[in-house]
Amino acid sequence: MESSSTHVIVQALTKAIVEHRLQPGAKLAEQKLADHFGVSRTLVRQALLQLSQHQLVRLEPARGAFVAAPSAAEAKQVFAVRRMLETEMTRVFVRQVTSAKIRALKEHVAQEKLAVDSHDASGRTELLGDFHVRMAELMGNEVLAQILGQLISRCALITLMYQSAHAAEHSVEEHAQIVKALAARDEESAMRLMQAHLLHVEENLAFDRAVPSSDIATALA
Amino acid sequence: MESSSTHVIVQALTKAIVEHRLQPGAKLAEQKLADHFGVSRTLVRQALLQLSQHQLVRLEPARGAFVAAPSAAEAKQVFAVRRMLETEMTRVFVRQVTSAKIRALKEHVAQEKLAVDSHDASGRTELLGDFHVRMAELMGNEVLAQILGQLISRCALITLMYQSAHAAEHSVEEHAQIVKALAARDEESAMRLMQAHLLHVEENLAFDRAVPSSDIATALA
DNA sequence: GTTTACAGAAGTGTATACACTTTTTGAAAA
DNA sequence: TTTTCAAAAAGTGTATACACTTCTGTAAAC
Repeated sequence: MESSSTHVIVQALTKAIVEHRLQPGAKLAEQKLADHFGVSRTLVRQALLQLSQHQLVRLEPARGAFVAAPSAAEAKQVFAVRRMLETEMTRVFVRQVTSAKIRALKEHVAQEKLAVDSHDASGRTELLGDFHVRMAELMGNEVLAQILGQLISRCALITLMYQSAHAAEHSVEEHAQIVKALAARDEESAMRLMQAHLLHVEENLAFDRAVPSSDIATALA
Repeated sequence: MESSSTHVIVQALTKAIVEHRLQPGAKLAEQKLADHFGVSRTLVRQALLQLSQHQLVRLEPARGAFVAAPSAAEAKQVFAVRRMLETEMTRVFVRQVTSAKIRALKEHVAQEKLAVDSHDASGRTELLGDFHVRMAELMGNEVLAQILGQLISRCALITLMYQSAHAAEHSVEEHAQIVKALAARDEESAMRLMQAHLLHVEENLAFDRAVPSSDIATALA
């Protein structure tokens, strides 16, 4: 099992959703996607099923697939889980940190700076999220990396939905501070900085803002 | 989308795998499952795809689906993630604990005692895992509950694969102690007990033991 | 002018068909 | 007896067919 075509479709749709080229609530018609990717509906349905498990797509019985539009409540829950998971991840990271790992993270932060300077909105969001996944990967825990990766995809969607102005430069700076604490093997500081960072990201979301959505019920609620 | 038949199949297979009625490595032939559930291969494939995302089933291209046989390394990663997540979950739980929540947990522990006393092996494993999911649910964080639920399904499979004798009574006792600390709003103790509990569960697994497996390659490795 | 009813179009849900791959089987060769 | 090879069987991967549901637009009823 496991066709590679399906994986291509999942990746393409994930990227499009996370980069906001597909608006939350947008209809994902099977035949249209099938035509676009040059496959049958069978493979498109497989891809949509996977994406629904990742919570990037919502399936409605007999009505079809739509780009997910996470509620403020859901967004807060996702961030709460990230804080729980990543605070402790940071602790464990410090206890097994090496200079090579620090180098890798510093390099990543440098890339983030570039993206912010070049005003590349979607690339920026992606890189900012990848910092956290990168940490997990460097720890050699694939299970952690995979779970965190999915949480962060959801966060990318959330961030772009509820994004208030600024915040990107701020995040890069905070990442840099976290790396500094990790390099110093300062467990307490690193954990505190990570927790504060995640709180800042969440605080900067405008949950009360009108959410652009194709879904009338949501838009008028 | 999202047929209810598929969900029934996923649930039935999950239960069978987690309860070890289907051995790790066992072949899951599509047509046989389709006949058994009285549906076409289409729905069975949907279910298998979902289960592979939950890491309870492994898909091999052109060869089919097999019950997952997590390696010792993977098992350790899963436990590491659980420790990270649940330690902090415990902290947050204490900060929002109510008497109703304590009551619910106490009731659950009582059920665990019953299952242990009646020597119901699979029901026991299920209840012991559910304690942790129950905590997440009581916190009102569905995202957390869902993620933890999947981690714990994987753990059930792992536990039954690498299970060394005893341990069940021990876990019930530790759960009871955790609840006591939660009730006392003793954050530090609760977290320490939870962490210790998860370490104990992991320590009691016999990772060096020969793993019974239908898969020849794995069995001879 | 607004609402209701209904026919057609479009779209989803499941089964089935068929090509292609892997596994099994059995007979010939070593 | 063991190995090798090929044909048959079984099984997976993808496309397609068709039933059934939802959506859309138009015309009749109020």
